[in-house]
Amino acid sequence: MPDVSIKEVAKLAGVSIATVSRCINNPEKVTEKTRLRVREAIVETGYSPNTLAQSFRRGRTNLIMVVLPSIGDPFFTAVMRGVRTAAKAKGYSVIIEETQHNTMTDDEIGAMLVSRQTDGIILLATMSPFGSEVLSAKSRRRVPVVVGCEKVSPELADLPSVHVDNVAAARDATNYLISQGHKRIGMIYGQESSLLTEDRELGYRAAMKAAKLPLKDGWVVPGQLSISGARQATRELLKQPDRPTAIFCANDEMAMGCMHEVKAAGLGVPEDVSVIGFDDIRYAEVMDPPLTTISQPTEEIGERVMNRLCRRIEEGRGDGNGDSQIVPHDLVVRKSVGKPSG
Amino acid sequence: MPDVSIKEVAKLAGVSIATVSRCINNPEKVTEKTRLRVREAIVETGYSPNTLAQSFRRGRTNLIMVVLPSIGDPFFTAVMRGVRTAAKAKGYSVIIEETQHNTMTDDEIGAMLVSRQTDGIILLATMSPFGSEVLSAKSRRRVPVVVGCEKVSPELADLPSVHVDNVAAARDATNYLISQGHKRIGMIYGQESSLLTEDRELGYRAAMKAAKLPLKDGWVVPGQLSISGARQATRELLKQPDRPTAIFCANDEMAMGCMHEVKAAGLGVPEDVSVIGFDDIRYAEVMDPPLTTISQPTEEIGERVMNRLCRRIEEGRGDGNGDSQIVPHDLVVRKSVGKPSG
DNA sequence: GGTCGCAGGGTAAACGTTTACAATAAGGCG
DNA sequence: CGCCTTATTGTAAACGTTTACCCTGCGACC
Repeated sequence: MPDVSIKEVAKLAGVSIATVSRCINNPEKVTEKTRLRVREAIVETGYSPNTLAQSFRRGRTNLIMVVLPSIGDPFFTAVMRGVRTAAKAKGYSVIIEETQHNTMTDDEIGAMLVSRQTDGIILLATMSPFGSEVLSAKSRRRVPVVVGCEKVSPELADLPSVHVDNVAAARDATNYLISQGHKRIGMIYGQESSLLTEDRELGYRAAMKAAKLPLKDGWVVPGQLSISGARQATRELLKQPDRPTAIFCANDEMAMGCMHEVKAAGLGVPEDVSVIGFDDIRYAEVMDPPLTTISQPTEEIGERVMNRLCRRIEEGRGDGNGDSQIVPHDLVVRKSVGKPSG
Repeated sequence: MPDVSIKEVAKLAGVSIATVSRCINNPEKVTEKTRLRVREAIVETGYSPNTLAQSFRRGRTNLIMVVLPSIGDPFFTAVMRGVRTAAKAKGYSVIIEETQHNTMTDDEIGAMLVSRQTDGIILLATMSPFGSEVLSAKSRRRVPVVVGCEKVSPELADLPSVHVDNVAAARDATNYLISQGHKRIGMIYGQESSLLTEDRELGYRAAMKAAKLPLKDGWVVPGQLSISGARQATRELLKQPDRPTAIFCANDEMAMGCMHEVKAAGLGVPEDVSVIGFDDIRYAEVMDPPLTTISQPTEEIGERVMNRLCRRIEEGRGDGNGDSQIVPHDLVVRKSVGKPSG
């Protein structure tokens, strides 16, 4: 039974192909009687519509693409769960592209966007070259884009977005450390080119400044958003003459590496060094000690971002006024933060 | 510039659309002179081929689908990295579907497969109802399928696959525990319906039997492949009158939950209870203590599985003799296993 | 110089749908 | 009983490519 098309069904049912098509897409426009006859023919032939032809004809693929920094990050996979849920509900499939290490060239991304392979795009990561150059160009007029999880580069500021208030959340985290009596507070942020954690650094700096605490250069170091990067960063931090009594990590993944390295140096968490993370990934509570962190409503972000995209697609508009929705964050206190020892 | 098609290019270049098409796909069949003229017209109009039309015409989407139990699992995301690498090299995009909690009905999967939305399928998870019913039916004749990471249900035994020897690996893990002097060894496996960890349980049982060690019912419990499931399972295990001095977890994710719960019970790892995992996810080495586990060549599995699929697609064959490739596993010894205390 | 071969390029069909429009049948009302 | 409306179905065009086939013209060989 190689490849039965609508024609076979029509022939078997004794109707025209138009009627078959209508039976599938607008059943109410067809008589009960013929509908049954067609249904029968469909099952008998084992017909199912050729999605390629449908996509072609309708001009849409029901495919959306989400761009994120790393598929490995449990935070993003949690967001993705929300995206998928919403996507499935609306009949979309999801393609994931990761920008990891800038592996995608602008050309690749551009090609992906311009050729109408996907109906829309969700940006959970906006590397600067990516954002500005390609997206702001012609592509955006064709494909609806919405942004999630983070602030966007200024060029994309008019895109709709859904995210927590990263500045405020980072301030909350830092203030919590301060409230516990810490004065020497270090931070491990992401990487130079990434916007992901920039706001978190801003919030940290703001809180430190507001509390009139010192901000030494050696106290804020990049951790590449990875475990190994964070381990390296932690070693740097501990090497400082006045080493911090507390470390704010821009995400939990790095906090895992950080805590490991603190303990490897023979220091106790939180007795000697307190650690606080960001994201509340599912491993946070089984760490030793359980990680104090900022939680984000991951699934909600995913769903909302997807729903906004859907609305965009239905409106058929590529760009527009980009109001951003702020979702609430939450400080979850566990055991990795204590009073400073000295 | 809404939607420039091949026609505009042809007109501008003063040639027929066939020539334009040839310039793109078979440049050698066209004169240098016209080729240049067409190239010029292409950039001038900003033309790029409509992928939908191409897919439709050529009958292929350059999309492959991979089915896995959970996108959240770092092990699978590591495999995915290999898959993507290979896929990108061959010009494919990847759609991920997760079977998590059996959310996909057979109908959904069947629909996905039958409608030729994808050129091929990689199964990293074969839920039993999924495998047998849908795949073995007509679908398999149309879409090439290859299996990765695990054994497959008997009905699918003729599909090609790439995986470690799970039985042998589990035997190695168990034997390592035995070699350290453990006699009461528990196991946390996956879930009833999943084949993923079945072989690992088999290997465990085989090793225990070979060493003539007792196998109590209460010593092998399901952990749902999740942290919370493993925590629950660990509590069960510790409740046993003769509680195990060592626990073999069918994956690292569960080992994390297990270790946490052991410590929460006031016991030491490995002093009181040794823990060994499976997969060697990237968190294994920063756990406290660092996790002894079995490592799999994740990227290699991903790449090989993708390459096999490509070969299948090129041959245009849906099924065939399914020889399985075994890739090597490795015991990586860290700190979570010690000698039994009492 | 004529015929043959061949390269370059044009014409048009085909892929499987959807859908605007036409046609036909049926039914209601004057 | 005939005409008009409406409900249902059929006809055919269209979507943007790719490609089999044909045509034209040019060069080469006899």
